[in-house]
Amino acid sequence: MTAIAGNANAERRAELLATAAGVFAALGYNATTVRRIADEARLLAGSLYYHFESKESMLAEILSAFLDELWAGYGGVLAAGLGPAATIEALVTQSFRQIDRHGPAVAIYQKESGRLSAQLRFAYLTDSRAKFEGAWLRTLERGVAEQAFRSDLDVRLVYRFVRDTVWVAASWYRPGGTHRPEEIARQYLSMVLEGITPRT
Amino acid sequence: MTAIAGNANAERRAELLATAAGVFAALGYNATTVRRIADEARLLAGSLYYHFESKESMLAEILSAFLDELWAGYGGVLAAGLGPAATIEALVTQSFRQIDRHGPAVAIYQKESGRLSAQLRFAYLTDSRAKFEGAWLRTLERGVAEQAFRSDLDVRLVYRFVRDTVWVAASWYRPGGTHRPEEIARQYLSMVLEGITPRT
Amino acid sequence: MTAIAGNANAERRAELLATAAGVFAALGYNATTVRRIADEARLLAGSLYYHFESKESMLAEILSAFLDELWAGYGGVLAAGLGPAATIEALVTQSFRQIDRHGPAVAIYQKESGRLSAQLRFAYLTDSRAKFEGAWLRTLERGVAEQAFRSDLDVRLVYRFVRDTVWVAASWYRPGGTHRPEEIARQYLSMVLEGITPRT
Amino acid sequence: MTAIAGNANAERRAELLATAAGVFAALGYNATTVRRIADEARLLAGSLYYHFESKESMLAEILSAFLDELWAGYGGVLAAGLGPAATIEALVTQSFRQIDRHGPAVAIYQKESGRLSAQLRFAYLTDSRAKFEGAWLRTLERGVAEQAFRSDLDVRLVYRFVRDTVWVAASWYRPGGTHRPEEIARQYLSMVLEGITPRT
DNA sequence: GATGAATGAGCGTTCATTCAT
DNA sequence: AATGAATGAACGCTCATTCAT
Repeated sequence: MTAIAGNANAERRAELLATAAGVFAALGYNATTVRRIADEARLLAGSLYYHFESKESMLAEILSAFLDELWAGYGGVLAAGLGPAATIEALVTQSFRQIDRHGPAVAIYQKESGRLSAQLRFAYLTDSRAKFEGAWLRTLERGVAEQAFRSDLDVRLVYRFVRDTVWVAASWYRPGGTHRPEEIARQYLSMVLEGITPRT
Repeated sequence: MTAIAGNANAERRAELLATAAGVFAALGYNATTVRRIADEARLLAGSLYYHFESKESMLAEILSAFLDELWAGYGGVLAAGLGPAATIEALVTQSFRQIDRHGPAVAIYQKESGRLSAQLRFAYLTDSRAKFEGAWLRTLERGVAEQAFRSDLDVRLVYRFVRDTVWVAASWYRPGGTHRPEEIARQYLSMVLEGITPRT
Repeated sequence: MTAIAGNANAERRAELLATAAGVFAALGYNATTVRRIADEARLLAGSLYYHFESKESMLAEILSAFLDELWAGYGGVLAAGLGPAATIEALVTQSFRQIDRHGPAVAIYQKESGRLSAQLRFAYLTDSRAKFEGAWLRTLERGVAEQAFRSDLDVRLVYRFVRDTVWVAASWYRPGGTHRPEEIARQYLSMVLEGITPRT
Repeated sequence: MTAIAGNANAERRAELLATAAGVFAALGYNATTVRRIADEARLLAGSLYYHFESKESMLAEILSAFLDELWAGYGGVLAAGLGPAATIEALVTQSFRQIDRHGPAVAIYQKESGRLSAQLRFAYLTDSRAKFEGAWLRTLERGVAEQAFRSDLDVRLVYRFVRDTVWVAASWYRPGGTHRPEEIARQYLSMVLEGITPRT
């Protein structure tokens, strides 16, 4: 197989995965039939199995591709040695960029990861979640220690609050809308950091 | 059928609906089989159809019962004529109480309402959402006008932010845990109103 | 569930298994569709799954029921302490009785056991084969030692020869034909023991 | 296409058929996928259709090639004008030679011919069987008339007995094992003709 | 001669639902 | 009120086959 053929192959897979991701996000994984994905991609259901092993393996590939990119971004942020507030700003901004680029994958992750992470094949979801939680909690705790953040709040509660607040945005965010992801990130951060009542 | 029999009937329905809600919340509506609900309720799948018309009608009843209670609470708050900040505090506290009492229903609502609201039979979900949005937006706008809230934030974004933040808590909240719903509401409100960086 | 209901259940299973065995024997396991079995049994394909876990579990049940009965018969023979020739006569007669009573199961066993015995779930096929081989070889060897059988023949070859000769009869034997199983056994035994050329 | 190309073509076909026969024999015709044959032959499934019309036509070609060779051998024996016992010895020896040379084809024939012979395209299987049965029955009857064989046995039963005994050996015979086909034939014949009990 | 991508029919199986008892 | 057996539609998937390249 030549490099060009290899690319053609990879491109077709990517195309089909994008279609599948869209349908999974819109209808939910379980409610999505393989025929529906095929309809959307303009081929027959059986033909998908030339490219993928199973419906589940499409899901797995969508989620792991998303998480790989996500962690590539997070890795850079965490390695940069920023202060707690700047780290959180950067992580949130990264997250909104991912929502912008991988909207369907994020939505799928939100809806399905709870159920999936019990399965061995999706163990990386649990790993990722743990890594994510660790990074956030360490950053928040450091921020409390350095008095960048309030000490009267339950850190785990803050973590959940910010985490959910960010990711759930995937359920309404549409790329190409009024706000660019960076602007949304800025407003979210402003709310989280400053609150919605004016500082006198 | 006598009133007493009617009550017994109503109680049995409620019991079965509670069971169903638990399973729907845990597994997702689509991934839940009617047989699984029946197993959990210790009867056979076919027997559920003596009590309910269909699987979907169980879902509908669970969601509308939840929304009825929710609006009973919200109605009192909105009719009380409180100021913007107090209104928001009361609404959020109400919401956490609903999560505490109707956890499964809230979780189902979160996961499924997006898909369901397209169906005629679930039109009340869309209505409720619109009413909810209206109440919040009016309150926030009044707050901005009265300078109780910052004017430099996009009000619709704030609305989504607070809405998501509250409801998504249903996905991790477990009744009987460390924090009572009122305490969680207090911390959430403190974050939303004051932010997580200290006010000097 | 009452004993009667239990029996009704067991009877229905047995009926359906008999139907399935007939189709498996006629078409081969792989070439048999579950719809074909259902047609023959006058119900819909899906309904079979109320009674059985899978197509394969029908096969497993057919084969193990057959082997259980077979070994019940063989057990009696081997425990009877007969001489080598009488033991072989009794085993062969038993085998033809099984062919008479469980014709389809025997035919299925012949055609499919080779492939199936590689699967863990069908390990009992291998066990049974080994037990069968052991019993035959011991009997033949004892016969040679006691000069009831010729010593110039390869015992393993004789074993295969007789084994195959008996079981393969399932492929043409039809219950209710001209010959009763005992008569066929008698003629087979006469050939194997005496040969087809006259003893002067 | 030149004669040389034609030969190359024929050789490739023969190669592919040998591969296919091996897989058919090992897994059964129905359980064999065209892709599995292609894997074994190191090309892609679709490419087989350059050489053959269909999976079934491969099977047909394997079986008819086998039967052609078989009858070439049998024809010589039957035309030689031997006595009944010598004829049977020669036929059995021929059969074991075929098993040695065309093991997979014989095994396929054993397992599949019953089902196939109902199809028009495989009518030659029925013809061959009839021819085979005729030759054997005539030989046996002549033998009984000439007192070379016992007259107290059912001739059709003897026919089935010897036929099955011989062909079923294909299911365990492996070329290159301890016994050469002629030695196996000798022992088989000795059993069939003389029996396994010693002649005093 | 062979590949890669697709087709389309059919398979084993699941599951919401029905209904006589 | 509940059971047990069945229905029928749909699902994920397999596979022989086709065909442009």
